[in-house]
Amino acid sequence: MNKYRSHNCSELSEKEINKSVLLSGWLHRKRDHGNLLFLDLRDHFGMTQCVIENNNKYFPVLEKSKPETVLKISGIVVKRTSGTENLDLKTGKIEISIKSVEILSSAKELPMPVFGEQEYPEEIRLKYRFLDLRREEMHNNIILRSKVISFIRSEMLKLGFLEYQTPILTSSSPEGARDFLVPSRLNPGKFYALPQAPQQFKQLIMISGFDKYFQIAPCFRDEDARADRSPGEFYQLDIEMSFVEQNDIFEVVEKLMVNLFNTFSSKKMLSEKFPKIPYEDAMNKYGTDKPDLRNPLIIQDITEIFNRDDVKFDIFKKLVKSGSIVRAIITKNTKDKPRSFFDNIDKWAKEQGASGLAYFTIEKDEEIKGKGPVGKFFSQEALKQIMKICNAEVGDSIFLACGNKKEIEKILSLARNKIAQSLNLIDKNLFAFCWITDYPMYELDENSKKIIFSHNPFSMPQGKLSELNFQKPLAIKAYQYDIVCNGIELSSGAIRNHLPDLMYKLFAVAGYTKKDIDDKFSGMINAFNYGAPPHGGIAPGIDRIVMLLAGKENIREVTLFPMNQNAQDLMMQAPSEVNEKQLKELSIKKDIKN
RNA sequence: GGGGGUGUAGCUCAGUUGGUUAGAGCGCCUGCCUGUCACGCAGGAGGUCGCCGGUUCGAGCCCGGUCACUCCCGCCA
Repeated sequence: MNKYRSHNCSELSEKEINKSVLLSGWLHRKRDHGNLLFLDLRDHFGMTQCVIENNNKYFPVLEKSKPETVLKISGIVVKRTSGTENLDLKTGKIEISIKSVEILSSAKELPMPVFGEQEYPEEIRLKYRFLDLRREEMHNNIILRSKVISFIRSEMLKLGFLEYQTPILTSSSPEGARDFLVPSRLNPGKFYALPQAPQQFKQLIMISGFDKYFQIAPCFRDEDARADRSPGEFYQLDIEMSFVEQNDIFEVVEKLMVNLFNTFSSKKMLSEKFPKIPYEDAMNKYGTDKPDLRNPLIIQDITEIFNRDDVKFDIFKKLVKSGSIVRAIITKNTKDKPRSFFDNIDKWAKEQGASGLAYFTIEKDEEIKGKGPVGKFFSQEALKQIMKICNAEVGDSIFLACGNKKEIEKILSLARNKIAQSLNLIDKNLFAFCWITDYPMYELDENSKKIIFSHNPFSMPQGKLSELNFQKPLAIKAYQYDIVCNGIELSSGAIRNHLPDLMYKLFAVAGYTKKDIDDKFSGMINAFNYGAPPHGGIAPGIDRIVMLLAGKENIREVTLFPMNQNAQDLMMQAPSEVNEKQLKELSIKKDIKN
């Protein structure tokens, strides 16, 4: 017999009536009638109502106990009389008639109540995280996270993968995010870095002949936070496979995601076969490489219209002559929307830093014409051509943006979301996955005008290796891909480059010498010279998957002990000062500028 | 590094054009109450209006600065 309980707080029912039971839990809520007191006892599993009358010697003790006191209650299971049952509660047909009570741990007055669904400031929630986590919604989010992780583990094992741990203390890498550094006592002046991801290790695991790897891997990046991005640390489902092509990886991940999302959510999937969208198409049609496919709006290029003589929209025509392009978003059957709808979108676009969004509606009386501020600039023939390009009909409206490719992609991808939200076009009960494929190997850095890797420098370029044109690096595509769900990037991955000679050439384009690579990636590059299998992988973000499944917009809602935006743990008070002795041992001197 | 939002009781918030003693709900304390489940009723305590400075006869309110939290941009191969 357990010292604290015979049952948990959710399992008693009419079956146990008249039984003596022992329950332990938190005092969730008290209803004090003076001579009769009800209390809800709560634990991880649920809630049970207990009742005590003033003839019981423990009555005054309970009357004085504050919420969240931890109690051990012994009593008899009693059937509730009809009319006093609470069917919202699993144990609502019975209650415990209290015989005796022991206070296991008392609680002070709470900085934030556990009871109820009121919102509380982030600062208090983080400082008193243990209280926040007792609240039903947070508690359930964390349980969901745990179940998701075990489900993933068991599915991956079923798919023939094995889980391997990789080092947490490793070496700093020149590419990518800022590293978290850890000073080495035994090697004064030298530092370990926490892994931004186990990238090189998982490739080394393949080279070591293990074939299929996965890990629920902690990753550390010293970059600024966002709502969907923890500062410092996060978890990836890290995957790597040997002797595979891109599609083999897609198959595994699709199977896993479909299974996972169907198991943990009642929302439907737009398609269980995830569409594959080349990067270039995604940028053209959605203006972004993480499109929300629940949103039916598509961006169309209508630059050619502005070369017509019967189009009088001089501002745009002038810009087009000097190289700008014009792209449009069509909204179906919006001719009756009030003027304010259109103006709000235009105003919003200006707030986003764009020069605004021009718009008009296609109407027809005698002939087809454009209605709205810029509608008069288009002839009937021009409108017909627009309708043909955009697959638009009378009654539809058109939003236009003009500028260089990058500007337009940015504003129209935002506008696509904004307009869809305004028109309520996004089905919230849907998961829409897709693959974005064929990323360019390189891109031009805006500031330095240098060629840099656009994604992962260890990726395999596409095409016959003998025919790769290193003179035109921006045209080289890679076997690189992202998986996106509802506009959220879950992960990127790649087929890796396992050929050292090719790797030297690819890095040379981005300005790295052979020595740079030999120094910085010594472990991996050395291994490639002793027989490396073709391999590839991916690493979906666990936190974001759980966010999607829990329907939460903020990563802290699905993280047990998160840090705040300034990368501070308000509960543990990290980071903190350390004493001089520790610093001395590590050969470190502080030099703080302010 | 930059931009936006917020900051008034333990918590959620209201506070008019700058004008007497800054309010409400929840929580807390006291009393009453034997069928509640957001129990009810009566009473009470609780405030450096984030902080510093300025304008003014007078500042929660206006101005400048600063701090905290948050959202976004940059950043995150």
